[in-house]
Amino acid sequence: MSESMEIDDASKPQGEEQKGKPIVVILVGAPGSGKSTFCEQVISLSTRPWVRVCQDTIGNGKAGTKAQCLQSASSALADGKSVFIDRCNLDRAQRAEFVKLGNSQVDVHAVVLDLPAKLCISRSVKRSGHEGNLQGGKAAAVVNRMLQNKELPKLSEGFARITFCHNESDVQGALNTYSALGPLDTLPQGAFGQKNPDAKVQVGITKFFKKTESPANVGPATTNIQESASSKIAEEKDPHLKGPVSFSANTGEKLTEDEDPVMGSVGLDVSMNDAPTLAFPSISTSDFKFNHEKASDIIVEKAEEFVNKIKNARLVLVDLTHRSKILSLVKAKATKKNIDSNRFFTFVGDITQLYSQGGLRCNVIANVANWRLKPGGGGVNAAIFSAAGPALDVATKARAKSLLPGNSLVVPVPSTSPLFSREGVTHVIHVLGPNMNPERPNCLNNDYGTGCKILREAYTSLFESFASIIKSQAKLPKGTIEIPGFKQSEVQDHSDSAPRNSEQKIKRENFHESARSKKCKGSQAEVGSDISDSSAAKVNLSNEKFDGSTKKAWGSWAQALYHIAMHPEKHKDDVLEISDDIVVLNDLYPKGRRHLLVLARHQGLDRLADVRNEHLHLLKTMHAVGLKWAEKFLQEDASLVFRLGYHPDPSMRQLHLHVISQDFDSKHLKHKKHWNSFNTAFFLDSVDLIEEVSSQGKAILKNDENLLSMELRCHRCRSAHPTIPRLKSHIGNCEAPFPANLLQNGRLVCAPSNAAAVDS
DNA sequence: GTTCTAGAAC
DNA sequence: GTTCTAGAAC
Repeated sequence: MSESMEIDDASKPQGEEQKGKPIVVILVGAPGSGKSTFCEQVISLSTRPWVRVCQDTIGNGKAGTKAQCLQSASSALADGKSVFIDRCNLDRAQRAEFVKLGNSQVDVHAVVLDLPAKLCISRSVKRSGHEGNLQGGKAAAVVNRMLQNKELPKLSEGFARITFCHNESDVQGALNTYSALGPLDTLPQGAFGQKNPDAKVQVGITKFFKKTESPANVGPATTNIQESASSKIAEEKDPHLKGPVSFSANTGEKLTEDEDPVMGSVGLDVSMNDAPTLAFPSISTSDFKFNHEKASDIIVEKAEEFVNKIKNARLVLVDLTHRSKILSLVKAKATKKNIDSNRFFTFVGDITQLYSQGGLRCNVIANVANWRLKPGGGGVNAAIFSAAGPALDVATKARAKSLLPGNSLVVPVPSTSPLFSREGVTHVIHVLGPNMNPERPNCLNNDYGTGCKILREAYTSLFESFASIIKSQAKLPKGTIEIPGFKQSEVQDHSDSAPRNSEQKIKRENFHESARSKKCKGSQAEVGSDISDSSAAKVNLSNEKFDGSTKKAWGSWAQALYHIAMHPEKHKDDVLEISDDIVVLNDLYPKGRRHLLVLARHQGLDRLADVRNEHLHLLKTMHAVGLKWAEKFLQEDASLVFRLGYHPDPSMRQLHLHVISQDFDSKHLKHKKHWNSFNTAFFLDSVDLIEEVSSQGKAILKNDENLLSMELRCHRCRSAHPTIPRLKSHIGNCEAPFPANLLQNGRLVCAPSNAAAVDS
């Protein structure tokens, strides 16, 4: 009796008698559909007093009678308490007497847990402790028979409200709704979430006929169904295995195959439950002690962004306990913002066992990693590495050695890992958030300005990594996932691992080999890059320094200059000059007769945005070296004119100064972007940069992408030309003086004998 | 950064 | 036929 009378007195508002209408909520669902869990979770979170009436336990812990249930329910209602009727209630007759509990003062609701039969079966088998095939088969038969005879509730039976749940996210939505129901609140009346029953059966049967040669099994004859269901279960060593193993966002075909054919009327689930799903723990709020209010704001903000951008995918915030503060904060805020609860919801469970324990399919899980990407420690990190087995550590280490706050790293889960085989998780995304815990490395000392910024970046990076996985899976042959809101560049920038992932997914077993052959190809193609040294690790996370600004990750091809700067001695053939501060080399694809690069050798100086006052001396050195080389070339050819400057948003990592002759006489100058990157405000003269850094401590970056697609104009006479070939033929002949602004402050460098010709 | 490809525009 | 653009791949 005690179990059936759970009331969460602690959550009752103090000093306030509930005056709202009590409600009776009749749960409808097969054994294993999650009725009891639903009640327990609502009761634990709700501020409304609830009583759970459970026929299974009402007789002093043993199964009781319907009459006992009715008695118990009416006395609870008399106390002003709301009631859950926790029994199967699968047909109209079973429900009728409980519906009669309703009156003008008491509304009766139904919550229908119409989940896939297979899930209910596997849960019942698990719960009964009879894991053997025989018992499993019996459980399957029972559940199947019940479901076959089920009669979904209708409003006409006397319900004020019916909520249909067809998958875990529907359930979560209903949980949110009822948990948030205060003592005085009421819910809108009507039926919610109902599928069109006719259409569903039709589709289910159609699919089934396509799949099997013996349509006899579909028939409504109970004996057939039982047999086929039990033999089906008995065939499998572990009935839980089948779903997740074949689960994949892009294998629609497998998903249907996955459906138990006898469940045609129950189970064809084309809903969000099969959508790509990222389960993620709250970042930084646990060990890193980030403020929960602020963190929950950021989670909801970022989740909303994602939900608006990416359709057909779900985000699930997971925590171990329903007492989780961050979970309830996020839940409340997400509800307030009206975020689609099918696509973003919270879930109580172990993130490493979401499918096997919680029935929630998540193809991607996030790990709140440490910066060394080490398996140990505690909490989620330890749990995930432990559940995944050593293979995940190996796969992770192959990709990166460390992680910076605000960044994420996608690691495909090796097929040998139980996380893959048991839970259906294809990728783990490691993510590192800001640390507010003084006992941990890199504590931000309560600097929530920086902290919030980094936490935002962490979620942005996490969700975009997830998007890139979806995208890469969508590219697979059977993929049909749309990512309408995402520009290619956005997805690519944040994880160029996407193509890798898809490749690995296809040839998972060949991973190591394919990675090796890729490296070989890379070192041939990439002149001057020590790609042998560039493990995939650096691909995603090459920003060695983190300064709080949003940075894109560099692709492997963009690392060549960085490697040369770090190890110029390995590139003797390509390098013209080496000092402690700089390396000089010819641009591999010169856009003029002479085109050099002066590389800064400082680690962490990836681009102009990284430049600060402390680099002023280095900038001046780079300029002086550039000038020296320009003068050397001028001695060889006095007709040349040089310009020295930077690209604010370069494609190649590592700060580099262009020293380029203004003839632009080069076969490598092919595109508008090439021209405009040297002949619009996109090009920042070295002298101007030095001036800006001296006066303001950093470069003034104008982030105008349009500069690169501007019309083509001659850099001398400013005449416009429709195409690159036409422009090139013009500049080969144009002898107009350079514009006045270039003639000032030493922006142009030319031979003394040529000065008159340039400035005539 | 480049190459390659396909398709569209001229 | 040439040029441009966009996307994918490296």
